[in-house]
Amino acid sequence: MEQARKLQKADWIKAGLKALGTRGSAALKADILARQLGVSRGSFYWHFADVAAFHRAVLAAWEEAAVDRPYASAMVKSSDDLTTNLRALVDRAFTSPVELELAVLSWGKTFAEAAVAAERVNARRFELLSSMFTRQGQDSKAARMRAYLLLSAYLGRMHLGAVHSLDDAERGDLVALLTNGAQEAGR
Amino acid sequence: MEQARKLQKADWIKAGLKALGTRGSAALKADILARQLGVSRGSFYWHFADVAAFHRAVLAAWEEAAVDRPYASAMVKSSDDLTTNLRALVDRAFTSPVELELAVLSWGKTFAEAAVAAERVNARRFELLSSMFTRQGQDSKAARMRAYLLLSAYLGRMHLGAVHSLDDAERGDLVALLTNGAQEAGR
DNA sequence: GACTCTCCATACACAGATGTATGGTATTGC
DNA sequence: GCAATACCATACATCTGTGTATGGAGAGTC
Repeated sequence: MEQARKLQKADWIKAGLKALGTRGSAALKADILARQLGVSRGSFYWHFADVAAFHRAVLAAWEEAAVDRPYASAMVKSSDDLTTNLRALVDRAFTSPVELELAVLSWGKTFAEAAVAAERVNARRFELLSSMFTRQGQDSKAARMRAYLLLSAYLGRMHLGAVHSLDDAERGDLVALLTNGAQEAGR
Repeated sequence: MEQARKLQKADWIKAGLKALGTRGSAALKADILARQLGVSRGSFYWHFADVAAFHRAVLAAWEEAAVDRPYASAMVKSSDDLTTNLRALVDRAFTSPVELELAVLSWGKTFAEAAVAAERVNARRFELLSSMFTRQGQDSKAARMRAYLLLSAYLGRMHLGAVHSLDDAERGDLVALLTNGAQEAGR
């Protein structure tokens, strides 16, 4: 009975995130999205004061989805071995979409709040990974270098996806490479 | 006597590359660049048939500067030790600007030729780094994983520059980490 | 010193996108 | 069953950017 349900704010944001991932921040226009959703811009300007407000809403939705959700689940099962936890985190990260990262990063060139949000997201990821490596036995300097490296490898997917992508065995080698030199006695 | 020299095609392309790096591909408009250069759009349309032609020219200039120049100089001095060569390449790469990478990659969302060029550039970099690691003694699989990792670390600068950047010591640790396990007997 | 070639300004028509004003329809609460 | 609320269409003014047409200034050539 609700086959042609009216749109809500969340529907516009969802469409915005989709457009952001596939066509970049230039696609976040009321005109384009309205046609895409099959409505007029009257709907857009009912839900949002202007495009800037819409942009802020889309950005906030991205930030929530980019960090809070996946990394919260990563913290839960910090059980026994940190290496296996890291391996699980890497497997999950390397098999999930990454297009939005690029769009938000480059969005920062024309929308300052996007640059701030992207930096905040990556800072949180960096601190989390650094602490994992220190708890694993690395000293602070080595842990930060490895966190940088692992996070870069994750983000590198959007640059190198078409050139080379790490398969399951390579991801295992990667984790082994990053966790060696600090737990010879622990194995 | 040539204080107010007239513009040439190369001047527009140079301004285009600068705008691309600082404000993204959205800044590559005849209107904006003309105001920025202190001339009218009449000049633009004398040098270029349309904006698409200008975009292609800017992209070609980027590709030439991104690969042909730095990597050609890297191949020249492939002298004795590959580890020291790699270290020199890493030092040079990690102390040169990287903003254009992001701009070109995200440009690919709205300009297909940019995506093709970016992939071609990264493919060439990847093959070059892979061959360096294989010549250093790594097997093919490990070499490709390390090439992916190193290239990602380079590209990661534009994402993580504000969060963390690798100093001289960390770059040394990075090269050591990537080249170990294959030359214990060689040292 | 006319001629050509290079570079640029101005003016126009047009397309795409924003924001506002106003009215309309459908649904929900009472 | 009616009024309020939520959602959307239409029309208008405005702004930004494109592309074209036309003419003009300046330097070099013969």
